[in-house]
Amino acid sequence: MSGPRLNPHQAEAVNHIDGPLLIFAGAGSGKTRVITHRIQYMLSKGIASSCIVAVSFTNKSAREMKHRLQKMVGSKALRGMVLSTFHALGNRILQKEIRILGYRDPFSILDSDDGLQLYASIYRDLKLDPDQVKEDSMPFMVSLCKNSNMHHEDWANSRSLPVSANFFCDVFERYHASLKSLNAVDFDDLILLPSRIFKEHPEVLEKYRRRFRYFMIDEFQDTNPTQYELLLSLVGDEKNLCVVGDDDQSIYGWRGADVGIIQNFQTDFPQAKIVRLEHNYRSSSRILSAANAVIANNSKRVQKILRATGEEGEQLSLIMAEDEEQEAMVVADIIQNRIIHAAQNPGDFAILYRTNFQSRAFEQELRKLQIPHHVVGGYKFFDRKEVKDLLAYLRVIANRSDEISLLRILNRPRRGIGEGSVQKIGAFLQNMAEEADASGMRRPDFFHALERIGSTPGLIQGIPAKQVSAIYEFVEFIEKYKKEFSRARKLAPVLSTMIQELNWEHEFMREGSDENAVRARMLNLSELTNMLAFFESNWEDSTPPGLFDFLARISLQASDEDDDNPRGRVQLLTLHLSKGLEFPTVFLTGMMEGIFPGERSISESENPEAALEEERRLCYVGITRAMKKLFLTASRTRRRFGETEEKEPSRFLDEIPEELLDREDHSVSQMAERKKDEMEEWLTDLRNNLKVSI
DNA sequence: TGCCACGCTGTTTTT
DNA sequence: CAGCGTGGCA
Ligand SMILES: Nc1ncnc2c1ncn2[C@@H]1O[C@H](COP(=O)(O)OP(=O)(O)OP(=O)(O)O)[C@@H](O)[C@H]1O
Repeated sequence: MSGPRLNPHQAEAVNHIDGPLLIFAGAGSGKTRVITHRIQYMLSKGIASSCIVAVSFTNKSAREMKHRLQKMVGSKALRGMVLSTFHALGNRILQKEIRILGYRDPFSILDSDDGLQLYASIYRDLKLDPDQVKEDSMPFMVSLCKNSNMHHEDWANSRSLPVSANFFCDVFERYHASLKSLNAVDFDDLILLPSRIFKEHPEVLEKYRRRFRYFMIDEFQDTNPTQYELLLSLVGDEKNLCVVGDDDQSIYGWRGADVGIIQNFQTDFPQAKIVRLEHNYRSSSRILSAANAVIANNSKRVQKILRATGEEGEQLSLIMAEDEEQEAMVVADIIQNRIIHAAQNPGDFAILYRTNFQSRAFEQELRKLQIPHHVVGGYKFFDRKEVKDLLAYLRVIANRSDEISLLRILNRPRRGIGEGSVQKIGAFLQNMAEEADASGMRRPDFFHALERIGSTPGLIQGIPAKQVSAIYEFVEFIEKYKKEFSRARKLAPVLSTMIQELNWEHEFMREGSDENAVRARMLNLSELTNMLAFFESNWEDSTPPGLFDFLARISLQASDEDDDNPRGRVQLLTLHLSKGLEFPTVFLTGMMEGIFPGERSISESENPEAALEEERRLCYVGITRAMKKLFLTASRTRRRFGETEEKEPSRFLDEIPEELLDREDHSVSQMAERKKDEMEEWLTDLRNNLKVSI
């Protein structure tokens, strides 16, 4: 077979397609290459693409895998293959099968913000302060629980929680009842519910087992027990399961990933073939030595060999700056220099950091020097209010039981249905619900109440005729666009008309934004329309996409238009998102205690030792992204909430052997030091001279 | 209903 | 510090 080489161990793994297979190896040893070649090999053996499932953990790495494969076999050969994240796979199954659990068809996927709202309303029902939700870290715990594949009562009783086990279970149950009544699921349900369906309805599972025959999981060290359960049920007795991973790169323990799953794979599958890859093909030997030295400080590791194959390469550079702004300036300068003088492309650089907000300074400086760049993930487009509002419209149109979205848009743009009216409608709904319960009918939801009130003027006193007609018009509006969207051949033009009809522009002006802001916000709305158009034109399925498909795509954060030309831009991303990727030149930034390792990840962990080791693995991941050149940068101070804080250099820097490092200090205090040194030198010279002359 | 001013809050990491 | 939301006032 043509294409790039494989070493004998890789080839062995590629050719082993039946039965369980574990590829256990360090960073940059060609694990992902095995997966892509294995798929290529399977296709060449006549295995249908629709039988193959290749799963990864982040959208970025799933996309990367897809790109590599497209280059090898072309897009056409990949048709029907599942090449996605676990969550996207779960969503795909749920989309077809969720009815069996008593949900209605287009369900909503709640994002974490909506989830918070839901908890808040539960707390209000319990006569508790809704602000307490976050303090109790309820969403986080519930998620952790759902990722553990344990019954929630057992889970709650098996650990110490910030709240009592009873209270946790109460909220847990109410939360899920609410979700169900909204006809909505949360992220974890995308994994959990398919698993439940398979357990309760073997005939459905059978269908999927016949369809999916070969499984490959990249970054398997980050699997959580619930995902593993889903995987095990799908894999069935054929056990054509290939998992690939590296315990040293397990960085999602905090959200329930269990590295024990990969460590015990051999126990679960005694007949598994094990392949170890011991050559690193990615990084220069200096970079690899640094990585190995850092990770050697961890205690809980599985023995593993990783030898360099590349050149010794440049020294690593350690750069100290005064503050984050200067840190960013130095980085941007270096990039500019290397683009101009070393003929490197912007896309050859990655700037990695621990937390999203750190991207800000770098964005600013790169913009100043007009260096094309792209921030991966982070808070952005979909968090904007106007975008959320518009999406809420689409959600209600797709799933009118989505009360959270409904309440969001009921009075946006303003139609005179304020808080007071909502209360009254709520009370009315309560009555309707009791009647329905008494007569054994389906429980009405908020939208039903609106329909009733809107079509029967005078039904409730206290809601004046003007508001009744506003409610009527709102209901009509939703129904009209529901029809339009389901009838239209293309969705994007409908959305465009809808935006116009809602007259957002007027609303934005009323909200007091100046002309530029209004234009920017309108632009965001049309950007969403563009995304929808793009989404439609890239749709590969035979049945055309519906609103639901678009919404699901957005919820999964998997929109793929943001990587339109990643090659031409400097990539800014968190260390977590960098896993599985590689770049010729990498900047590991913010290397200060408190930032990295992150203060809270350790202080808020129930096992600080383990948390620190996870941070260190994150550092190992960061270092091993670099192929040719690694810069480590830090600053002496950092502004936080307007205050300047002093920061110590990260302990991870001390773990890198000194002889691999070139140090460069740009900080003011260092400059001052140097000046002082020079002054003293000058003084002693002067004294000596004086002595001589005397 | 509309405008401004004050004051509060925010920084893990992802799907 | 900055961005947002609330609330007071006209
Ligand atoms: N046999 C080989 N010969 C030469 N280069 C190889 C070989 N196998 C892989 N590579 C190259 O090495 C680099 C790392 O490979 P790959 O991304 O598959 O590693 P990985 O083990 O998945 O890394 P990570 O654990 O960091 O995700 C890639 O640039 C790949 O093209």
